[in-house]
Amino acid sequence: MAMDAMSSAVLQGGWRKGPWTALEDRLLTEYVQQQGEGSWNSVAKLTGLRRSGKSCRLRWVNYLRPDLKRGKITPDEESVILHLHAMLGNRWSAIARCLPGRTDNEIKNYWRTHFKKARPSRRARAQLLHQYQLQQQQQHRQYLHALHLLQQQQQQMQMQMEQESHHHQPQQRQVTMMMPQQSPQDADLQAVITVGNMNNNMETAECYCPCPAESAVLDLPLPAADEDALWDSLWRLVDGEDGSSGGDSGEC
DNA sequence: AATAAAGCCAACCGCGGTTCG
DNA sequence: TCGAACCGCGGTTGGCTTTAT
Repeated sequence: MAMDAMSSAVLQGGWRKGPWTALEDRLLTEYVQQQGEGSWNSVAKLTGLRRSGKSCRLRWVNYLRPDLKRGKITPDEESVILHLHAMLGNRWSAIARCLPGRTDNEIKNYWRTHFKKARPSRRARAQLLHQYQLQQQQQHRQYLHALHLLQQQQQQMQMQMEQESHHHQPQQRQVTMMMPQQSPQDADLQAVITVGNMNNNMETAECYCPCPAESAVLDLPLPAADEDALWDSLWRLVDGEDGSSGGDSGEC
């Protein structure tokens, strides 16, 4: 901020408010170095800083923390944000935990300015939802296929055992089934986890990149007249499905 | 060059959950 | 068990900067 922070900060209820000064930053940093994070309400007592504990915590978490990553959000990080937001909704802290060095405030601001109102965000989100649904369907088909194979295998074994029983004494056999590892529900969960781990799997993320220059996938040849209606319906679908705050733990 | 609009980001606010005496 | 204090989260605001007209 170009404004003089000292003059713009105001006192309210004994607490200073408004932009932080370099001196205040230094005091808070020294406090955390000595006392560690937490006990924010004791910052004022121990340092003389006339800031509320809440304000101190916010300043530290969003600005002073040494592990913060400075600079613009990268395309990879953008993809992660899109994916996780599609799954978790506005759970910014959960999303931030998956992006080391980024704060919930930073991600929240980024999402709001880049995707909240712009059509590409809807497109990206609807695209993601569509992709996720396809993935679910595919995994369900795989599950059914595995089930079918299992039944065939059992039939073959039964026939084989019947044939052998005509020639040999019945033997103790260990039958190893090729049981599917996942139920459809487990597969769904795994899909979420897989997408949630996009930090290590960026090759699929670019499919959802909302940047027109980088994502030909998103430039679908839609009739202009129908596009609004299409996106409205997709958006209703998305909002209806997750209520914009769906998801479970939010942990990666 | 002037001005309006949009973009961007730091900071505040209110609420709910947790901890502690 | 209960209430106060503390903490963290998401939503919102205000103001500076950049871009478009």
